[in-house]
Amino acid sequence: MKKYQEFKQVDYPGIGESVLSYWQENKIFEKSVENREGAETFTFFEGPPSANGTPGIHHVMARTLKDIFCRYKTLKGFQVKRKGGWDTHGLPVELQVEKELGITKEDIGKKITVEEYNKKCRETVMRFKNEWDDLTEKIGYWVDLDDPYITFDPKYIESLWSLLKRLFEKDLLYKGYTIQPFSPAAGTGLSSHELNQPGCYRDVKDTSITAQFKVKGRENEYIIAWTTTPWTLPSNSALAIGEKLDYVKVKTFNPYTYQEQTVILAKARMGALFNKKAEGLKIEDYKPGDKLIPFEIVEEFKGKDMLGMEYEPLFPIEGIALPSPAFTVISADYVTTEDGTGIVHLAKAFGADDFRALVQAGVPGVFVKDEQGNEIPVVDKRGRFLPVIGEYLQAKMKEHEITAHKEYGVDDFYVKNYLKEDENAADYKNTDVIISIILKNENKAFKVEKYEHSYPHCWRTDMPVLYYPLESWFIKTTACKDRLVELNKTINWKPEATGTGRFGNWLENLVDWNLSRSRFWGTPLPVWRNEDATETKCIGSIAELNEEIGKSIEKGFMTESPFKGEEVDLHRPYVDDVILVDSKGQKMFREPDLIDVWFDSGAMPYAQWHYPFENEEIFKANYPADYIAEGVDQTRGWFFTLHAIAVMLFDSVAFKNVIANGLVLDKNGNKMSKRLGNAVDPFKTLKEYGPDALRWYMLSNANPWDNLKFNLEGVAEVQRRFFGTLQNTYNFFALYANLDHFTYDASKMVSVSERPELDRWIISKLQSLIGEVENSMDSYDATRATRAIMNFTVDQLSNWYVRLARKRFWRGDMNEDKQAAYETLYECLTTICQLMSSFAPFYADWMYKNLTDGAKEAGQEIAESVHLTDWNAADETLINKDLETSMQLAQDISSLVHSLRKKDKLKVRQPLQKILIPILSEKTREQIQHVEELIKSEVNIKGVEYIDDASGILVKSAKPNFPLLGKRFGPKMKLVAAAINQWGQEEIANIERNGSVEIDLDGEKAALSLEEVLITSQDIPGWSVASDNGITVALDVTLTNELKQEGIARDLVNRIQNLRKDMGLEVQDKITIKVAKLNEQVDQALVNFSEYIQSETQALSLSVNGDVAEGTVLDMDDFELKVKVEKV
RNA sequence: GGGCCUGUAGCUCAGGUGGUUAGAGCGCUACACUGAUAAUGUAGAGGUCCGUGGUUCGAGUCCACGCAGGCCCA
Repeated sequence: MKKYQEFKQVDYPGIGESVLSYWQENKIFEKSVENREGAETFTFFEGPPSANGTPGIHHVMARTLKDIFCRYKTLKGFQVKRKGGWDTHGLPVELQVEKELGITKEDIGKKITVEEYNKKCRETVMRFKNEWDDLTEKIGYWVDLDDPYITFDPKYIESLWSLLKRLFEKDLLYKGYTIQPFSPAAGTGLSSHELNQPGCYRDVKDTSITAQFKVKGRENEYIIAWTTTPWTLPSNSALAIGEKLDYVKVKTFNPYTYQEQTVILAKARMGALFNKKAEGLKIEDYKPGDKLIPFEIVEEFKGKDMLGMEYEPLFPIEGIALPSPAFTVISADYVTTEDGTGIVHLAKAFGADDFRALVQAGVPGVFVKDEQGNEIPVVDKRGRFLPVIGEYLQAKMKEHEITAHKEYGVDDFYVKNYLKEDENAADYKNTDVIISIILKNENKAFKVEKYEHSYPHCWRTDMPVLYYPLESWFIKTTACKDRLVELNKTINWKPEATGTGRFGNWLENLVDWNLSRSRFWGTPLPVWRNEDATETKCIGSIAELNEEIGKSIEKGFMTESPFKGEEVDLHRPYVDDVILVDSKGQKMFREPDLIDVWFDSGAMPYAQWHYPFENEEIFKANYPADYIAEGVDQTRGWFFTLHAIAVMLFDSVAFKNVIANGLVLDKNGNKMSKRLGNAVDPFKTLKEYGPDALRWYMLSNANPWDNLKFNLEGVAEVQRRFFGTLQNTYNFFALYANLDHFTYDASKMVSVSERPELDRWIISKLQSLIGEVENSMDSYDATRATRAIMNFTVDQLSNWYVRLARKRFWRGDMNEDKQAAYETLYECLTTICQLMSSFAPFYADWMYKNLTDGAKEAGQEIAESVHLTDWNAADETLINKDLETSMQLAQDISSLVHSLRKKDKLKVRQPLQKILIPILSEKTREQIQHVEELIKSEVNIKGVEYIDDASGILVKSAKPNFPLLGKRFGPKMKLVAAAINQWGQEEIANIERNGSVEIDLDGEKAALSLEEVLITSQDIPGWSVASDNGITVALDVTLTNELKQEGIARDLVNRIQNLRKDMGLEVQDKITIKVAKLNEQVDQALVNFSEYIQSETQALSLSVNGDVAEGTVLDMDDFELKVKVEKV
């Protein structure tokens, strides 16, 4: 029986399948974890995917990336537990359910109960779990699928509640408001998802105003600011400028009142706000009513000079007067000079940017107090001004004698046309128009015009959306900002820029985490409040909830707890039915919000173990994570929520190393989408190429954090080039190892120091490779690791070692040299198996088994799988850099000789006398001499001659060593370079002899040392040379008769080998050769090299004057030869 | 609109701290090898380093402003 299986063709997908079932049958994954019991842990956190859609090719990328470091660390001796997980809550699930049921959110509670709805969500969310599990297994992602954490699990939710309670107790959970899209017509907030529906943004024509804000304490001086929502002007409480922008003060006239005035605006906006034709007109010449209004810059300054400037409100309304620092100029980074005036009007209640800028500047917004004393905006939820504004507008209409299509009452000032009035009606005037007229009359408007812009609309009502303050529960992340930033700096981000840039900037500009979601399927906020909101309870466990319910039952608010027994469901609607009791015996109701699903996943380090209720030991041993990986789109998602919860509650990072991987695009760089049909089906790809080439391609083609342009041809190339070459190398080994009955036995091997140079070289390279893979993987750089393995396998092992060592495998019987060759190749192959096992787990294990089965049968102890082995660290003592350099020289020199041969059309089969190599140092000579034999046989030459100074024919040239000299001479570098370039042989000899030389730089003397110039050999007079990498080679192309004859002999051998092959002879079959006489040179060649020809072709005899009737005519390029070959 | 990433040969990608002939693989062309053979090797052609300015003796590399593509957030 053969010890090493030989393969004609390799079925890569088949390897994937058979190895997978081997792993399953023998529980290899489980063993790889159990084996390391008691060892140091390496902790990995799984970012939970959602199983409500089928997995795509990008999931192969993400999951491979997660897998490889866990496998690597396992080999290195760590115990790596990997708990799988599922993300189950959230809007996409709800939308899918609604789509399938043909309902909308409004139907929930009407056509369908919340109970039924959530039941449907629960069913839907795990719909594709089987596909996911299938893919996970097929790509070899080792993760515990049998006991995953699931975010809808009551235990999971209970952990979340306990975390929320801890936040609450630290006073980090509060109710506030945030500016969100809101549809007054539908009476509901809109998610960004809803706002991104096609058709939501529509071009509409609105009245826009450039308003004039009078500068306090100055006569006729105004700051002007533009808005497309005039109805927000009564809520103005500050103006924003860009600190670095240029502003001007311009003397001009108001176009509506003709008053002389100065206005302040960004210099860059002058062209848009003043008529060019008025340029040069004199202020004095202006007469009221003139179409062209003169203007004149009277002052220029930077935005930051305006900071703190105060102005008078446009709408001096009692009851909304504000304390300072309202009505001042502040700065905001988003101010530009692309439109408007370069000065932005801010209304805290109606713009998210406005809100943020004002909060940062500590400026209050315009609000009024309701009956409870709460601050409310001046526009109500139906989209109309409160009476306090209505009265003012009504009075102003009377004052300015403004008529409209109807009589306006104090409650009639809707900010948009929510009453669906006919806008074409006679004298139709909406609130914006009325405001414009008032401002025009009061010298508060610089420009009023219709402006067409894109504005969001509610997808249900088709009416315009308002940005409006809505109540929400927040986590006060801003309170911990400094610590969040500080601890982030300890995290190793791949790529670094995502940590410092994208994530770091995000932390720097942190706002409080809005936790609320007004939805149905998700983790309920465990907060109960009494009706006047004077008492708040945050529940931290089921037990606590039951205890509180007990009090409620006592009080008679409830009859029994819905959370008894085994089957507990903490979702809506059950929690909504819970009424608790406050300290005064009043009812408390749950705040109806659900929490952000990102809190679900960010809490997984704790909730996956049901901490703090269970598993404290496991939790502590596995926290924080050593490594996590997800897409870069998770930066503000999972990466943030993990970090935030960890820092705020545990004063720790949640993860130490993180890879944020990029997107998988199609081969043209477009986003993949099922709709466009350019999405790649992972299952189909696996079936065609198998998992290993797919994984390898994804890792080696580009850094994972760059986007990957996924191209199946690339997978095929990896398969052909890397796996194919490796497989060929294995096949070569197996073929001869079987013939020679070779079995690797560590106890009986030839020690490395006894092995030939070539073996010691590849072993040195192998050790270097191990070190490189180790370094790369320790710094989470898989691309570098895979490329290093590929380079070694293809370029070093296959294309150099095997090619040069080939003869050792087929010559003669087993001897020490042969054994060394087998052992060396075997060691290389098994080591590659281990090195590649993290990336190509199936193939590596398959080949490992093919290689080791023989030894196992022979009774040696061999691991069941390469994944259960211990890492073979690099043996530094086997690394011989000198030897590696020597071999590099051999490769370079051979390449140069090939190049020369080609130039002179001399095929390699034609032996040549010698090459000449100029030698600049003894060291180089020694290094080349080491590999001289190898070069000679590789390029078929008889000898190598070295030319040194003594030869007298070596021509050298000198070049400046720029990095060294540049630092020293700087601007004079050009002179120095010119001086050195002029040097002849004498100067070079001079500096070589003395170690330094003095040069003249425009009269200044300067001494150059030897290492500051680079000396190379230029050429050899009269010879055809080639050079590269500082090595020059000359080839002696003289063909002596002797060489010609040998060439003929070699040609004949070649032709006879072909004949043998055509005749179907086996390697060991013997033949006789008869050749017809041709001419003296050829005949002589055959006679002289008869022995050589016979031994090469396994011929028992060679007669030059034989009977060649029925012989074959051989084409010998330059002549023809008739021969007859017969099997003995 | 803001933050971040990417842009180098037909394609996919390398090119520490700036240093003078910008590299590799694939593809292409030619040749060689024929005892790894449905393999393999060698050589050759192929470049506006996205653009424009700047810093510097010297820029693919540093700076500024753009352009194109992408991600996230508004």
